[in-house]
Amino acid sequence: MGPPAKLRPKIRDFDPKKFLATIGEGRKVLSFPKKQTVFSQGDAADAVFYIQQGKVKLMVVSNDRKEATLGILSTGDFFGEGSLAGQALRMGSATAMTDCELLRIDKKAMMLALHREHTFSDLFVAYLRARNIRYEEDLVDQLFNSSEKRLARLLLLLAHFGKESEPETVIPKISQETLAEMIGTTRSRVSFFMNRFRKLGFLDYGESGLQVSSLLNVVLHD
Amino acid sequence: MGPPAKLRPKIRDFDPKKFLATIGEGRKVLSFPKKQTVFSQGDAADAVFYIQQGKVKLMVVSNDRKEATLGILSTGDFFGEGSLAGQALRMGSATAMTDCELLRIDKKAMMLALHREHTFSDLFVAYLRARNIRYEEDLVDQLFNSSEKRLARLLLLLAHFGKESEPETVIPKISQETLAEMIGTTRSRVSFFMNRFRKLGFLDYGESGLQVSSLLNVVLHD
DNA sequence: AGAAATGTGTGCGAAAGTGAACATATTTCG
DNA sequence: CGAAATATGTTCACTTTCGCACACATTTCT
Repeated sequence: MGPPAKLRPKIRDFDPKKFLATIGEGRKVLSFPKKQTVFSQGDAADAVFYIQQGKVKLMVVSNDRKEATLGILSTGDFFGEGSLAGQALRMGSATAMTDCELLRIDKKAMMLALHREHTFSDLFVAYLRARNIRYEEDLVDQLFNSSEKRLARLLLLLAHFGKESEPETVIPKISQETLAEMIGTTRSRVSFFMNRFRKLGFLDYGESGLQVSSLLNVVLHD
Repeated sequence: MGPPAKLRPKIRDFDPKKFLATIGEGRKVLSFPKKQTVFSQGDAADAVFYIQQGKVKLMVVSNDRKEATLGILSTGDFFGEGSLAGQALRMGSATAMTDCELLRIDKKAMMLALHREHTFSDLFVAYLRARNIRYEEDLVDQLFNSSEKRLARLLLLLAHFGKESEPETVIPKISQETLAEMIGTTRSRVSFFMNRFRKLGFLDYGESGLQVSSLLNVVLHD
């Protein structure tokens, strides 16, 4: 990538306790087993979710049945905020990728809390901005790069998922299908590039999952 | 498009007066002649801008010198909000497409106002959400659609630029080059599709600019 | 006006990406 | 354990898109 290419910012230092305190009623902790749907495209959008534990996949389906994955969110992320901006219906679906513990906040309660609590509002604004930046970068990525580079970038981002440290293990089990949906290409293409990366030593199909080498950056810079 | 395809939301009912009132110092009204740069990629990001009058184009340059246009904003829009989320440098550039009157707000003053004024904060959150939705849709569009469909969608969006009404005239003079940069393809491709649309009667190169027929929608729905 | 800079219409070979098919692996589960 | 369901590696004909080239039109400037 380049100037716009940065790791996706995240608001992980968001304090759930302070958060809980500001919301009086209208909140509820929910558990979702792996693979369960949190909400579906077309559902009424009357709540926001906050991930206390686990990973959630956001996706949309096109009219011709193709699927795209907009992102994989984890602990500390919000999703479903569309409801706050007047969206009456869900534009996409959300499913639990792992067992999850989610905080469900009614739209109304959320709006009230945002209006009432300065600190909370500040944090939420920061969160929205971070998401914005991420989308902006994803968009730039799509506009500029080939699918090979997009895959490389995605793998690098996933490798640093949550952590800031050295070459780390990618989330165990994200299917090539999902990867393909995230960068807008076909699975066969993903398979092809993954193997190329592996042959070049940028990737390692280890025991504990996929090891991403920071050498993969080479692919991005031509 | 489909479920995710909606017109880009906008916060036009945002009240500049209330806005001005909440920001004490740290704001300044600036005039920019057409084509002038407001800020460049790499500049220090220490302020947010609000468009009081005119149109502004946001763009980024890749390391291999290619350009992409992230959006065209107009009266009532904010830009440069990256500075609020800890971005020290501008990720892209902003240039005036028409003579503009912009309100420049220091990062610090903006943060204070957001923290202090509930109403302002609420409006800004709404604005950020709207932007988010737009980016999300653009991203979905890139992931799903061919360049022909992306062009059709863009033209339709531009046609409704600001208005909610009937088939309208597209902004006079947006070059094919810019259109190409917005949907991530080449100018020749844009030219090709534009003529195809025109032959099909979906487009009209009128006097006052480009007339977009709502018939263009059929291109989207296959 | 007339030169220079920009923008547009078109064609074409090369490159990238698609989509479907098929043969293995691997995982999930009764 | 094995059958069924999933996931992965690989091939290949077919499309789409890119990149570039060049002629012509329009706008901008001196």
